[in-house]
Amino acid sequence: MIYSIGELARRTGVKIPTIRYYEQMGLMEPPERSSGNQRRYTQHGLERLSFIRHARQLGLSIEDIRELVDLSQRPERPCHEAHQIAARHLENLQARIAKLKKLEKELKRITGGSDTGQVGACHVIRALADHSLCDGDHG
Amino acid sequence: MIYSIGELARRTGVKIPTIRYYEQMGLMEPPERSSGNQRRYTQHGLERLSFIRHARQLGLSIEDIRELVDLSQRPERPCHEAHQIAARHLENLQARIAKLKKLEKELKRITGGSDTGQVGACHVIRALADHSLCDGDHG
DNA sequence: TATATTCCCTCTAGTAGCTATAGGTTCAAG
DNA sequence: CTTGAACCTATAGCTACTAGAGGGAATATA
Repeated sequence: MIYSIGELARRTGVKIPTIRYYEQMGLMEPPERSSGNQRRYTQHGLERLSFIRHARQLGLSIEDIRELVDLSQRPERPCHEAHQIAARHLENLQARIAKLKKLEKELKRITGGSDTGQVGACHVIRALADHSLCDGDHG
Repeated sequence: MIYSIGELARRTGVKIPTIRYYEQMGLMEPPERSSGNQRRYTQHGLERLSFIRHARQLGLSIEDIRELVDLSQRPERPCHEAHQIAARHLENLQARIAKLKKLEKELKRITGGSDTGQVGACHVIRALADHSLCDGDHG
């Protein structure tokens, strides 16, 4: 099967300009072109794009994905590195979740006050103005 | 007290170019200048910057903060709007946390496999290539 | 074969929220 | 009065796209 860029977009849910962007960034390899210079992808291109999309959905950076793609093209290389990239990303993710949970806690506190009056005495605004009112260890 | 931009930066932990950026974005009001055109801030400027920093740490957008700043300058306005901004942000945050937790789960699964061999049979890479291997509802 | 519609091409610029650099001026201390 | 740190503006860069202009290519129908 041969796919146009639009077909690829439809099948993967990745938008057309994004596919071209991935090509520019070296994630997608430049495909063959039709006589009229339009991109023509094979099954291989479809699989590569699925890989990229999946990794992006998991929050991996373009740079990380480039590493993984390079690794996957050298099957003799040790798997260790791929594992490390994923593990490093998991750590980042867990740190981010922890931080967001702290923020959630403070926002809940801030929005929990009684705010029926005027801005002059607004709990939300006072809480933001005075960091000392909060638990203090975010950021 | 009068502060230079550097003093303000030191006291709030916000970098100098960032303070100027906030001025450009309309969050900080343009301060008085010295005879040699350098910014001179008052206590008011320091407080405003603390407010902004705190809100940014909570993940509020520049746009949201601009609204809050505008509100806080009109003490007769109802507090309701400020409350809504914070509440809306809390919802976003909770959605983000939920999503990241899903990703965490899948990344844990991916990195949990035995990956001592070569890339050719790497679990990490296979899992990324084949979305059908995962629980499927992320993204 | 003509035409209409849909698709595709490249290139440029815009988004958020900064950060970094270049090239020059001012302030404060000694 | 000189030195060195701090400051100024303006511009460009970062991530990961997205949108638009202005045009060519592919395809379906008449």
